Amino acid sequence: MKKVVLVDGNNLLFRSYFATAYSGAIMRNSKGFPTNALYGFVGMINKIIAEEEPVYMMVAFDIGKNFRKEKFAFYKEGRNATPEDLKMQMPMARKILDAMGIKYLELAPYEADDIIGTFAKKAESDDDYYSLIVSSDKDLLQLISYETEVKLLKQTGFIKYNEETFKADYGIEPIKIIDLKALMGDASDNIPGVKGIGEKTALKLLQEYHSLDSIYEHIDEIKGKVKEKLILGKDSAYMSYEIATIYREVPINVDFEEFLYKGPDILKLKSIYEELEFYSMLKNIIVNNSKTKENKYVVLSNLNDLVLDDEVAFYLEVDNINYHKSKIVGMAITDKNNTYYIKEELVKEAIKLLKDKKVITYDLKKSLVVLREDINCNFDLMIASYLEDYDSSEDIVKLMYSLGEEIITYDEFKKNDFNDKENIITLKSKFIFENYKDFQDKIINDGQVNILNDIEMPLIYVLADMEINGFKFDINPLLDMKKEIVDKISEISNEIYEMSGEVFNIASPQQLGVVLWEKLALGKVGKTHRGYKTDVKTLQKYSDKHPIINKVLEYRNLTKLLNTYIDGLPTFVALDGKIHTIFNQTLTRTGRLSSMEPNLQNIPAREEYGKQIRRAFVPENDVILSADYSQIELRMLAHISNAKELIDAFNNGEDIHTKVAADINGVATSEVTKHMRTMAKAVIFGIVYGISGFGLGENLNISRKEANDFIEKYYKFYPGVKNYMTNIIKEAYEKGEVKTLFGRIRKINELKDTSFKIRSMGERMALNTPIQGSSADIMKLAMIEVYKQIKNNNLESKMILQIHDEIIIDAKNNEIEKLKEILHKAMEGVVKLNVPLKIDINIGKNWYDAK
DNA sequence: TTAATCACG
DNA sequence: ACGTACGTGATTAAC
Repeated sequence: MKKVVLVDGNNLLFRSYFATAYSGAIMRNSKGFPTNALYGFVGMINKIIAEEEPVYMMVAFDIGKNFRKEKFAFYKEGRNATPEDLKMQMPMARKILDAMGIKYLELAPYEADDIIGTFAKKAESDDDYYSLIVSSDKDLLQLISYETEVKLLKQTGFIKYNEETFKADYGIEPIKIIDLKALMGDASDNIPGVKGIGEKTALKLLQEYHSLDSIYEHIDEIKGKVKEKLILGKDSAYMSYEIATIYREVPINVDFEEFLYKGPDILKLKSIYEELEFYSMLKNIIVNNSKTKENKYVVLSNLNDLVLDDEVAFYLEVDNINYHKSKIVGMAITDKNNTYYIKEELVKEAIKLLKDKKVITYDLKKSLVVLREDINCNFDLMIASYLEDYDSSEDIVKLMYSLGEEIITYDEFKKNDFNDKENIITLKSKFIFENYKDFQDKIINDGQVNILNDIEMPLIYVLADMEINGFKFDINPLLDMKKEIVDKISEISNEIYEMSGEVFNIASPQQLGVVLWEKLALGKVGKTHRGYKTDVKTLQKYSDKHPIINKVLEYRNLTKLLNTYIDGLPTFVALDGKIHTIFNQTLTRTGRLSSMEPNLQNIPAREEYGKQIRRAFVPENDVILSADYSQIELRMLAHISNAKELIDAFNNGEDIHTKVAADINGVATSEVTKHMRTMAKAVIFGIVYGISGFGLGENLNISRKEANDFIEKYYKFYPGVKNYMTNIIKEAYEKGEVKTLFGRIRKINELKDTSFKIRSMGERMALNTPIQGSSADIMKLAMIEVYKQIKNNNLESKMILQIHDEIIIDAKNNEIEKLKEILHKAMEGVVKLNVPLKIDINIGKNWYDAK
């Protein structure tokens, strides 16, 4: 059977428009023509094609008069008129489909739903075809049948429903969506339904009586208010039924062969995208357009010919994203007069010639690590674009695209063996030179100069050195553990197979889900969109139902340790016996660092057994020294919120969790039990993350009401915190962004979203970011100072790792006292807050012992 | 390539 | 009624 993909075109256009229109300033091309709906529309169509690989495809639109509206004047009444900016984009959507080689249909007085319904019906009656409907409109779910699926688009992602999965989810037949609508109505279409009956009641009724008719036939069996409401709303229900029913006899002669998807007319599509200025879309159809741009440069064979102005930009290209194991491809230098291409063998010498100039680049840290030369750099465009909320974490090509420059992606460039490298690399260096001033202005205008010049720029050198230093790794302490784990895994696997009565892949959540929740029927759990949930929390809930659950948890635990750490880490050990991570300085939305290849910021620490992994991290000097901030985020909360009670507690050196536990339980600190403290700790952390009673309840395994009580009590004792939360969220809504203590900005577009869920997420970000971000800023400043002091004191000890609130130093024994002095002074004195900053220092012969 | 899971602060 | 705690990266299975 051949697949016919039926797309609700109107739905896609409206969805794209309103997804981005909230801010008032919608996306337009340089001529002022609105393009936001089309941009999303094209993205979704492309995605549908990529994901579904349709053989036949049809996009349906609404047009002209509407027969439902003719008959029922109230239908879709109260809706705002379609915005002019959206209307203007509609004809272009049709043009784009033409260029894409996709057929579309519209026919008054029918709606897109009716056309789709008619097509699906035709496919059902024809043995050669079956349909997949794409929309975010739940109305279309009524069309699901043995030959018709619906891909229901969600905020992010989608759910694909067929007959079975629909029934499993809703507990009713797909066609009963009509009966459901008849009962509950539909606010967005102004379908009344039965007044006072919502989704929950409607579903319950339908699960029991199966249809609207049957509900009214058995009306005497129904009790109370619901019965009254049903009787009162009977006419309304049947009228709603009629409106909600998709009409499947639209008078069109359906011949699927006319809707064969043949693919786009590249030239036509390209000219449309150019007109709309859809540069990222263009890149997908441009195979290699970089050559077409005029680009003048000089290829140097002798550095004596390199005559430079005082202000220069350079860009270094290497052949691997992981620059610890890369080779130089080439470099380019641009000044106001020329762009020079520097061949690989001349790069190191050339960089020395930039010494006394104002130097600009993109990704200075990469160049520092690769070249091992001291580069005095004035401005790193990668950092600046990060601070300005551009997507610059991967490479310069993304930034160039976002500013409308067409160039080959790094992946493609590499795949082509860096063919045409002089041209490509010089384009990049030229781009840096031509654009950096704009970013400099932006940084000045929004007050992030200090963040750039006093934090991020100096930090680049610190991080480069840490990456170059690396962490010495010795696998030997792990060998016994490995043997033990391997044996244990095979033992547990066998036990699991025996208990379940079959051999299956325990690591497959899908297979595991079937075994636990179907075959053994150990519990009723939620679903992911591939199968049953099998995450730790779900499993733990049913751990007393059957011993297999704890075995599975143990299996997970051990395979994680083995695969990710014991077997995973040694693959990163370089020839010098050390692991050199890469710190990503331009990725997180709060200003934290992240670490990759490998991630050294998530080595096991919480559980004793996993923690043993840390024995493999050993000093190159004498000992490992760890200096970590004590509760920096909570201190930050106390400072920012100015909550007097918290500030006092910190100033008095009290244990903050115990103090809070005493307050919310109404007992003296001496009477606080371990349990009370644990609860309080969860509440405190929850506050920092933007808690809900539900979330805290889940987390502590207590009822929502109890959780809410805790939160209320906390607010009562710490009104400053509550105040802070209210104010920061209000401010975030007004400004669309929040700031850290040091002025780092995070834009929060989520607050402008039309969806409650997304906005709530935005509110939590707004309240967490100043706390997490200011702490990150403090740590960065401290690192810069510690680095400086280690240098000034000519110490051989090296800073080698940062884990958000902790610095790891590979230390010399005879330097420990000096280091302690430096660390206390630098880390605790980096900024004056309303509360003291405090660090703890631990030393050991390996990372495990440094605790 | 994406989703699910689980490691960290 | 909504939908349910912030920020990350690596591995594996499944698409």
